[in-house]
Amino acid sequence: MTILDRSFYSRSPVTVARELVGKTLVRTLADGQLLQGIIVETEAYGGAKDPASHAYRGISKRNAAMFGKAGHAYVYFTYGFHHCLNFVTRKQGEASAVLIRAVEPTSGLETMSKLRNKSHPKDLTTGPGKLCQALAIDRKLNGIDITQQESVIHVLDDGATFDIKSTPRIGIRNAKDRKWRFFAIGNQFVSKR
DNA sequence: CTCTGGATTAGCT
DNA sequence: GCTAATCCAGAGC
Repeated sequence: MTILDRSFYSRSPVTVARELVGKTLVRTLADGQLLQGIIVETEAYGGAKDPASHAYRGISKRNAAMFGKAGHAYVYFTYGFHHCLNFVTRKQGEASAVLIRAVEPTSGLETMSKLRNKSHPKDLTTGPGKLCQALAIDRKLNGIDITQQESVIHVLDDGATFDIKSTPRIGIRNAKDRKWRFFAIGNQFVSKR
């Protein structure tokens, strides 16, 4: 069980997105409670050259975290309801990130159910907005370092491997030729479209 | 300053 | 399948 450090995140978002599938996401709440899940679906977003990326039009107040150091969180709010969790990749200023789209909950299910007001495990973390609600993630966590053991969000490698498939990203109109969505084949917690 | 639409979801038809 | 819910960054004036 090793924590993923800055060198892991300092590579291309496509590589990081593919390798994050199967890793364990750990969220530590204010009261010390641990919520955990296996990452089963991710998407890579580039910087200035990726028209689908928030960073495409340059830095702004909203996307500033993407331009920071690798291994930090980029959390944004969309559709007036939902938060999405991303991990910043590459070097500072290169603005790329990996969106966490779904996880398979493994620990703290009861608390997740309360946060989501849903009882079935498959209603908890099977989408980017749902996962943030289940793990109590909002913009207060934007920009935090995720490479430390004591970080309220961090990722562990427990050696598990999955068969992975790649497809175009969901909800994106342009750049459909880039198959930058990765997910664990056959996993029940991959978001379904 | 105002307007538009989105890296979504739930609930109803 | 369709659409309402509802915030805010970015674009255009």
